Amino acid sequence: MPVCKLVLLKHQRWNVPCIPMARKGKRAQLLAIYRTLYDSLGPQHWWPADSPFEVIIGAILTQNTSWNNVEKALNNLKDKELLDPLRLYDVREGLLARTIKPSGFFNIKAKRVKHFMQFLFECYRGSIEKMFEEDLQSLREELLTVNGMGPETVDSILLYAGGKPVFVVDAYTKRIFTRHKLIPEDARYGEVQGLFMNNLEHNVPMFNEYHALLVNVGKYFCKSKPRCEQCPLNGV
DNA sequence: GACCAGGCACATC
DNA sequence: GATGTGCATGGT
Repeated sequence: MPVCKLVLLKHQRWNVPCIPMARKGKRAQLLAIYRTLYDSLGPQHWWPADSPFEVIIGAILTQNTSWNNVEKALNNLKDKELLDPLRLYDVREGLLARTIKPSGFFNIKAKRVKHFMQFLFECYRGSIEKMFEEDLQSLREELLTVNGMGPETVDSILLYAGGKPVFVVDAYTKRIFTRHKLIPEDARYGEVQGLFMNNLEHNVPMFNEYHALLVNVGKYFCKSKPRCEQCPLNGV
């Protein structure tokens, strides 16, 4: 297929028209979207994990990867009894990489997990509880210095593992809110995050549900025109 | 068989 | 600072 056609198909896919929302304040729009999504899709029960530590490892493994593949990798870690701070701190990188293979990018992700474990043991003696006792902004900055931990991964860890009031922004969030004209197309992470954190109360359960609902919508309704037309956000 | 997924770091300009 | 590229498996 010629390159130009590929570009055109991608272009079409990303420009599936959504019905623009009526003009009202940003806070009111954000709340209206949240209410609509929650009413139509229900609670999402995020993050699917047995412990905060599992959330953290899952957050690293899910970078640019479908959750289905991450689950396989997490199960492999459980089978080998490696889903534990001390065991992951001690395990050799090669064995770790082979264990998390189904999650893709396994060599780079093994390095990233090891980087986090090194940080956890050097700064907090391997204790997730101690880590989350740290002041929120300081911890966020510290985590962002760890190689392999970008803003989305760090914020996912803070919200879903630590229960901290931080809004998680991902590609779906940008896509949906660009289409609804609430952010410019070239908005960067901090700008998108500010839309939520400057206009909504810092409510952890709501931030939890809101992000999860956006991922759900992005996954199932922004794929193609027929699905987009059934999106619960149309007409909000 | 192409495309995509719950990103990030690094090189280059 | 913006843009391009490598990282890689498994489902659709």
